[in-house]
Amino acid sequence: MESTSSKHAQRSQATRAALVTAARQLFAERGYAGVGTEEIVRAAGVTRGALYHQFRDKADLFDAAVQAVEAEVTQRIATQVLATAADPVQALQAGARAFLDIFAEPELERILLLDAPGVLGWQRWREIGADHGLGVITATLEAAIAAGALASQPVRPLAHLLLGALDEAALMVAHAEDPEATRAEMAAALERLLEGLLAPRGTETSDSAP
Amino acid sequence: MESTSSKHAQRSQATRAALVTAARQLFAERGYAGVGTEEIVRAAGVTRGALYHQFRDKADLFDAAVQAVEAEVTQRIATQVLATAADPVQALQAGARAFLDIFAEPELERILLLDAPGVLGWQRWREIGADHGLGVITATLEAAIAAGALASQPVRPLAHLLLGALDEAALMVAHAEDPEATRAEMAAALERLLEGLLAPRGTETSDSAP
DNA sequence: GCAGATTACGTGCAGGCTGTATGGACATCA
DNA sequence: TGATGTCCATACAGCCTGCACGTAATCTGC
Repeated sequence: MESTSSKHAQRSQATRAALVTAARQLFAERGYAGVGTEEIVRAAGVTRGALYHQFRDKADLFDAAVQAVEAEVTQRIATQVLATAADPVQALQAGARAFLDIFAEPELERILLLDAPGVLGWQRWREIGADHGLGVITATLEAAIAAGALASQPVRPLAHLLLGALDEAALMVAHAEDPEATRAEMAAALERLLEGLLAPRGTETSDSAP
Repeated sequence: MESTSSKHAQRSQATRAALVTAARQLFAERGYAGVGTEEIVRAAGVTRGALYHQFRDKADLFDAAVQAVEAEVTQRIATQVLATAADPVQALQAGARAFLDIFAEPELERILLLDAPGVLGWQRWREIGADHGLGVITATLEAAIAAGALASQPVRPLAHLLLGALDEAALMVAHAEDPEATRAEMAAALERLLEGLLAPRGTETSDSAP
């Protein structure tokens, strides 16, 4: 019985979806503090009563919007990378480039990189990311280690470092006067960083027991 | 003396300082949105009238607080690094460790890394950082290139990537269940990242212990 | 050293925004 | 069919920010 959708549940889900869609749009355009709940519900075609019935508070709605955007971004990156992923190393390089491409839209940057940490807190922010962007990076790094392209090492710390670098790179591109040139610059710098990391230093660590 | 400091200017500076000090403390403790102007002026021993005379709005006061904290952090890192800086490479490594040490205080993390980007916007945030943390990294990287320890390349992109990685590392340490262990983990990962970057390709890297 | 101008600050007010309490409409179930 | 719970609309209270206006202290020109 996939989705028992009683009429109540159906209606609930519809208004939830309408609210999240409207919130996504508006928060992305003008930031969390820049848009009030009244405007959101008007755009969604419901009232504030519905909002506070479906969500604990404004931040809870923002949380749902962030999840939706994260999921879509990860989806887009994954497909874009899978198209050119021969081996884990190329996947990392392609992933970095796709990341910069996608965050060219300044709306994503606003909601995911600028407001989310402050509104949701870092813990919750990365908790959401763990199911999406951070998870993809971690998996790819593990694949690279398994393939012998990367020295065996703890992947979680490295994944976070790379994600931090990627976030900053995306923000630079998004705010650059010449986004095209900056994107190329950042991609080159990222490539150098990854190359230094991936270069097997004389020894091929084939495998190690976990 | 050089500063004629009329009584007006003197008094202005005093209230400004009192406001910035109080704001720093409170914003660091409970975040930008979590503390109102009334509480700040009470802690500073002035009234809201004084605040809005000295600063354009609440965000402007926050800006001043961020500047103060940034300056102090950079100062602390600089002295801590200069104590052990033999060459640019060691300066980078020492700087990274000092960064993690100092951001162990969760209050710095709150005001500088979580709230600042959202409240001030990324442009203004990095504009402040350019005079402090980002500037130090850039200078050190240029020194490393001049010393031949790093391949000649654009430093600004690389400096941003490293700062992004450092910020994320600091946030991880600040929120870890076991900060000591996490700090060691992140320091190790950062060291690997820097080593791969600094190793000039072509010269055999003298062995590094597995 | 005094009158007017400027600076620094105190206070009351209006507008907006969030969260909650209350009531009604509709679906589900006995 | 009546009872009950879900979903939602609306009115209200509280808080907070920014501004207008008033006041006292300081500076300037004579």
